[in-house]
Amino acid sequence: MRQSDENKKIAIGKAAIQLINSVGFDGASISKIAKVANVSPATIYTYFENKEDMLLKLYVMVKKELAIALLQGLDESLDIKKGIHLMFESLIAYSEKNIESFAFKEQFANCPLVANVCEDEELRAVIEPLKSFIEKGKRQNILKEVSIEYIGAYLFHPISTLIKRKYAHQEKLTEEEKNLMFAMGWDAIRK
Amino acid sequence: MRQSDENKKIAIGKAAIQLINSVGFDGASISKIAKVANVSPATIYTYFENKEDMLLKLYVMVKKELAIALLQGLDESLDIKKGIHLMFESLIAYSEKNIESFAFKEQFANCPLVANVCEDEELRAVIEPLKSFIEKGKRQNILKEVSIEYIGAYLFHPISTLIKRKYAHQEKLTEEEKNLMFAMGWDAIRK
Amino acid sequence: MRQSDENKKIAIGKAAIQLINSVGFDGASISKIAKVANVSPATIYTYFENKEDMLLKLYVMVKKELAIALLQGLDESLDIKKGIHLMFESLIAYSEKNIESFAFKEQFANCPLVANVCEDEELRAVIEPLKSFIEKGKRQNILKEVSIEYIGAYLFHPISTLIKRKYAHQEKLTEEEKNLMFAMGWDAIRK
Amino acid sequence: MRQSDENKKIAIGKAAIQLINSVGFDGASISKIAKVANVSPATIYTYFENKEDMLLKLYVMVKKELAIALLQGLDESLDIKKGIHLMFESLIAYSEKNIESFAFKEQFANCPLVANVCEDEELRAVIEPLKSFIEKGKRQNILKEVSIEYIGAYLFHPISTLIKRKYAHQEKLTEEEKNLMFAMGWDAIRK
DNA sequence: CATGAATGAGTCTTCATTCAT
DNA sequence: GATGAATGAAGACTCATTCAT
Repeated sequence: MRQSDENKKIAIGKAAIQLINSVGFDGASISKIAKVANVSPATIYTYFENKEDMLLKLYVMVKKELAIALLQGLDESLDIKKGIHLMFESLIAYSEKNIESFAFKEQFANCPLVANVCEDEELRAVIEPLKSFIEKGKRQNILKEVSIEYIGAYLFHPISTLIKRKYAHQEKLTEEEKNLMFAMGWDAIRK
Repeated sequence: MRQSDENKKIAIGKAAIQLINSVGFDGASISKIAKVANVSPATIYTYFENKEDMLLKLYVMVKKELAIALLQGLDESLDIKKGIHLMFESLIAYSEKNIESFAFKEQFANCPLVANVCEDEELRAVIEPLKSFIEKGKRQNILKEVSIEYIGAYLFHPISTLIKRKYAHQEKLTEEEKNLMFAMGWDAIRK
Repeated sequence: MRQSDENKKIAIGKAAIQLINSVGFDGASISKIAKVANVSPATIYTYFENKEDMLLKLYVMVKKELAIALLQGLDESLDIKKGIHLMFESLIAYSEKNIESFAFKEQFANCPLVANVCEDEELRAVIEPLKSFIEKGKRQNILKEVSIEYIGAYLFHPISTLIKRKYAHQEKLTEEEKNLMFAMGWDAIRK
Repeated sequence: MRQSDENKKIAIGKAAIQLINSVGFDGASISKIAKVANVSPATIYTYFENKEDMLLKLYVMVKKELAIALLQGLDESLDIKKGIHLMFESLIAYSEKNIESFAFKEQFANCPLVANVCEDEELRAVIEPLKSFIEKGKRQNILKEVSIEYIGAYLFHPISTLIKRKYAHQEKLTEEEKNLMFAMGWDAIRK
């Protein structure tokens, strides 16, 4: 029996992300993805149940990857502002190393299709340390009394949007922009 | 009696926005839109060059409408924080009165198709008062030295996202949420 | 506005029946039918909702046509055996003039897809005279006390099967075969 | 423990017949059959040359099985009418014990694909006793001078159709129906 | 012998758009 | 100006079959 080829699955995922970034989910047809991934359209269906399933699986994968990158080096003992800043920089670093994945994630962040993905068990577990770090900040009276969604909305979302916009013009963030955005985000969430 | 021309155009626009909100741009086919608007598919082409043109025109229209609503009552003589707060409340008020248009605008805010729409001449003009109000705030040393995009990113974007999410669950903003978000946004942009 | 073209619908129906006869329902793909009918595949969908709807509509049409042919000349005052023989001959005559339609009907006579077609209102009405003729035969103590389905099963079904088989070999019924089959059918149903 | 080869072939045949009965020949895809039979799609090709070959082999198999059942107990010395009746009852008995096989056979009785199967050598041999029994009936001047096909058409076909129809509604034949149909069939073929 | 992976060809259907009236 | 008919191209997906193990 022929062996399942993990490389093939990766190639398909990469092709899909690339195409979805450039022409959108509906524009990225199965046959186009197949062509880019250098497989037959039918082959895609041996790795994913259908197009929507593919999107979902890729989204969860990228989201998990990003979460892990974000939390790299985060330590309960870290000073709150320093920890927050670390994550802020990690986000930027990740986006620069994985710009395609990053753009892909951004595109679907607010898509109804993936709305309930957050309830993915594994993903929840990965995010746990972030949550407790924030909680600590609130207990120390350093951060405002807000749920984690708000942290995302003011700390991560604006910078993500900017990165995405720069990417569209094939530009990169300047040091100045990073500093400004961190300052604004920090002011928004700190007490 | 056959409806007059302008009514027909409005009916098409409304149908398109409704459908795009519920099934996405690609899901909202010309013939479906035509059916909802009670016209022939061919008729749509007497009002718009093609589907993409339709999206663009509707987007600009809504964006302008929103900009006008936002600036309603804004006066150069107004205290900076009060002016900012006024716009913040106007945004919410608009979204509650025009939830379909609002959701439509949000859906395409980050779509490459409409990326260059900001350069629409008329739109630029409408936004002018906002710009000069912000400039005043900076001159008065009340606001941070940031371009207008950042104001949007911290003051309008997070609340818009929340409204959209609430809308998806058919909920509404609470007074508490509004206050919190204004506080965070204001802290982000003020000096 | 372009006029609906009845010829086109007929061409599609004819092509469909022809193809279904020679390669079966599943073998007769929409695109093959379109090619034979000399229209675009999409055009078929302006005349029929979908493939199944097409089959059903064609089946009802043919069935009605056949029923009308069968009852041609049937008169309540006719002698029972003569009336039965008239229908028997009409069936053969119809099959010889409309062999494609006839074969098509036969193919689907027992197909679950069209099982409930008999309940088609119009069809029911068309068949009414046949029913009352049979009833008369039973009242006159000439025919066995059986429901109309049995009449079909012994009088019409065997001859239809034979016609179909002959058609497959491009042959025709002989006078002898006709006589024999009428005799057998008549003996089966008469008292 | 892996099932033995012959079991596997039987499992495939059973799965195929089942599926073909419920979704038709084209609806019963090789991979679906494989799933039901609990084998790999490729395995099916070690037992059958291709899908059509599978249908044919299964059809001949069932047909032979039925023929054997039909002739069980038939004896040259038997009274003609009794012998005919015996076969009639055997047909019913077989159909009730092997409803899936029976329905399968019926479905393809008139399919062009299997048209020439009757010329299968073995099958011919099995049917021989039936033929000579009929010949005897003709010689005794009890049966009409008709070929064996006509016996089938009037004696076996109508009852088969009724069984099939009942099966579709998950009903069974009543004693009354059996008697009536035998009477009609017998009247049709007897002199 | 048995298998799951792989695939090109094909399925039905819908699409944005144009044509003829 | 307005329309329904018409269409070639494309959509997601499944198929019978073969291949490599």
